[in-house]
Amino acid sequence: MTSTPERARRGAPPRTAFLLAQVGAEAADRFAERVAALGLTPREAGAIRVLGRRQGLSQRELAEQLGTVPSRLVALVDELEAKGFVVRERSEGDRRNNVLTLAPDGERMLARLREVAEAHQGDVLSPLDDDEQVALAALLAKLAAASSFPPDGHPGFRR
Amino acid sequence: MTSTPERARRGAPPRTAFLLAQVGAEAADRFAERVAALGLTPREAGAIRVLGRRQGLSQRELAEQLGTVPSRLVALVDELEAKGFVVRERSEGDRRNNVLTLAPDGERMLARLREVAEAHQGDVLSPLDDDEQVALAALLAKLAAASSFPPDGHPGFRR
DNA sequence: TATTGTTATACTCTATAACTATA
DNA sequence: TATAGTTATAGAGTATAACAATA
Repeated sequence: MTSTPERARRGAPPRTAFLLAQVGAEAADRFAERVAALGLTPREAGAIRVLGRRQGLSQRELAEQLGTVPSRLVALVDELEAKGFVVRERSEGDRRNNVLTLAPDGERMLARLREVAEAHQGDVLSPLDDDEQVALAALLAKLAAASSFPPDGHPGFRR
Repeated sequence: MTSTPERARRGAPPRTAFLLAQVGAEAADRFAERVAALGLTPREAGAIRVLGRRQGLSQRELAEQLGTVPSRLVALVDELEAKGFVVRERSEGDRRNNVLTLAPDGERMLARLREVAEAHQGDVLSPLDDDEQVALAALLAKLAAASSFPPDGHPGFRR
């Protein structure tokens, strides 16, 4: 009877889930560093990203997209407005709502964020050759599809 | 001249590094939930894990292993001692040092943590078949080898 | 009455640096 | 004087709930 090493023969080795969290956190940290060099917190970067894709969101809607609570958005939008990246206006239709849009400087910052994200990815994945990178992307996509999290929520945008 | 989609043909698709951080954070969150069900914070779980492997550490050494600062360990060890998982004694050789060891309950908790980690991994990797799990493990190991972080530091042990 | 944004409050974490006791 | 552990303090970040304006 083969008893002891039976389970070890199939599936991933023991610490794989741990490694996944560790490598993911490391990637998030390094992205945060790059973003900080642009004078942004990860959360601010996330807000700009979301607004770049869906202009005119209310604060409530943006909070939902970012996976945070509306009251936390006040200071965040204050900051982004002060830096000239975001415009906050009262909605004409429903004057309780704020309409959030990217200012021209915000559009420019979004473009730089895209460059930074690309450089960051090249850096993070550089230990892998092209085939391995494609394989990793496919595996992660499969895991992400099974898991349900907010589209632009968690990762490096938490701190 | 093929100009535009040239870069897209090799390497990972655009949001792979982002996905890595996202999936990794999700895994860490789910592990934290399981650990909380045992009445532990991720940090406490990390401390028990480290002490299980290297008994007799001083608080300074444990702090280094966990990637934190010594002053933060005081409350952590207080808590683990109160729960009966860790024993804190003055060192005979150098009476400035504390010698940290796992109490019997700590050993039992460590065994439960190992079970929880195994169940967690099975859960996290369940969307993948066995071959895919092995492939992912290899890719992550390659990334981890290239990156340098503390052995038991970061991942879910931050909060 | 319900909802949006805002503010206020209290609470948790954390870092930093004093402090003590040993060496 | 230097080091391990501890304690104190102050700061950042957060959640929660109260609040004002609008619907």
